[in-house]
Amino acid sequence: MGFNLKNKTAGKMIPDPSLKRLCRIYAILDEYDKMGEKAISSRELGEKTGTAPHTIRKDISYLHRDTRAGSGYNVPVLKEEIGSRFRFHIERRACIVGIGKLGKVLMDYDRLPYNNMKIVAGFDSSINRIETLRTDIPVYPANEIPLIIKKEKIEMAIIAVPGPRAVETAENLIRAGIKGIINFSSTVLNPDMKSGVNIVNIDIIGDLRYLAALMTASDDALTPVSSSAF
Amino acid sequence: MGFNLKNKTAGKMIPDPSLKRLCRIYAILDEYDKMGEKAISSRELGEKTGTAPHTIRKDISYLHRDTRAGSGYNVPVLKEEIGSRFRFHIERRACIVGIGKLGKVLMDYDRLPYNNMKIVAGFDSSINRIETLRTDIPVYPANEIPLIIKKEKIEMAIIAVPGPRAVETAENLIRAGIKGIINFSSTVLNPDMKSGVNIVNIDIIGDLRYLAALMTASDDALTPVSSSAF
DNA sequence: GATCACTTGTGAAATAATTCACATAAAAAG
DNA sequence: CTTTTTATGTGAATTATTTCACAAGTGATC
Repeated sequence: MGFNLKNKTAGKMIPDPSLKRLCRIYAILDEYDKMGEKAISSRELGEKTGTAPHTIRKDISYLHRDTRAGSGYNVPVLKEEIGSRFRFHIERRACIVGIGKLGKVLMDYDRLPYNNMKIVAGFDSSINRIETLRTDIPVYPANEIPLIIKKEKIEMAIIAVPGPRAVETAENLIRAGIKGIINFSSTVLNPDMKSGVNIVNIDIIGDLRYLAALMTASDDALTPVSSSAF
Repeated sequence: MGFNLKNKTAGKMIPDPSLKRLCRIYAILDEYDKMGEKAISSRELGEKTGTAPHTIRKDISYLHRDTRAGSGYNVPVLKEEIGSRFRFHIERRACIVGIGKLGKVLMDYDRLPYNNMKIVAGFDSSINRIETLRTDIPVYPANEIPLIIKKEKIEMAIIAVPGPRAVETAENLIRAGIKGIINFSSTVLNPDMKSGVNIVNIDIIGDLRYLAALMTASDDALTPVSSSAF
């Protein structure tokens, strides 16, 4: 499946793998932009992302920009084009559910605000834990999720609860009107087609096991293989 | 690319997406096994992993097991078959490079030992930080990477250093003989074909941006899309 | 300005992955 | 014992993604 545009504004469809790569490309453009680099080629982008230059060009071609071919891409221009296409410049108000070790790390993670995610609330089911927390961001008991989500106009949630709590947490968030979820728990959440909520699962243990499986292949003198969890 | 078996023991090749899903399937089998469940169907596995049952069956078929069709999968048997195929039962000695906030969380993460990853060393470039750390696992200065990797027979590394340090860190680890890397830094590491080292990149910011891009599609009443970062 | 060494953009071809469809097997129900 | 329901396993068809090949544009050099 892909990024299927239904209105007539800009007709085509971006395949999912291309969309993911465009997000990576954006990060590299941002880096180059900060370094003051004015231009970058598909070859360089390919090296930085671990992708063939053909593929990079194809990905960028889905944006249907009008450029003069010949020299490389103009860094600030392309960055702005990707950014405005996917609205990377608008601030997304977010919350973190589950203020354990990982939740706490994410709460102070300065790259979230840098990427226009403003964490405005935390939630935890343990009252004891909330009382001992010292954070800049207010932390509420889990039963206040519906109230605070609405009051604070929160549209994204980061789930960092233990696996067995993930499904109920997600249902609760979706009922409260959340529009996007990033799930760090060990339980895979599959998006309910009817809800229209976008879910991205990050499965760290799964990725570790995937690495172990790849290494097994190498152990046996099988062909090792380029791979990325992204 | 896939999991290309070159010896003649068991001829076929497992596509990369199937391999990733098999790792997830293993986690679910483990969960069911602990709950005492004896059987599971492709439909149930599909629901738990967010995949169509067809796909689950196809994935499992790559293992070329001999089973009688008709009833579901035998949980402990299938778990053992996947586990021994990919050697999930052998202990992998691992280290963490970069003992910042995330590195520290991963160091005490009890699900790593549960999944047969034994963290036996940490490395950090800041001597000050090392002196103030109180951990059960020894932490060494980064310049001792080659020595300790060999002495402790470490085969996997978790990179949790800042983006700009990731490439040199990886090169250093690979020179020291590491066989697998899981990279949490913001810089994508692409596996050097000649080295034979397996690398899995976990790009949390990229995944967040990917979610934002999907949400943009929904904002516009475009078709939202099932997706997973795994 | 002409030539050379670059570059991008993109239909078309090739490859890869998913889904289908159905033969086959097991267990449950009648 | 026979029928019905519910499974798996897997070639074949379909769909999705990547790669190729090349036309066309750019800027540097002579």
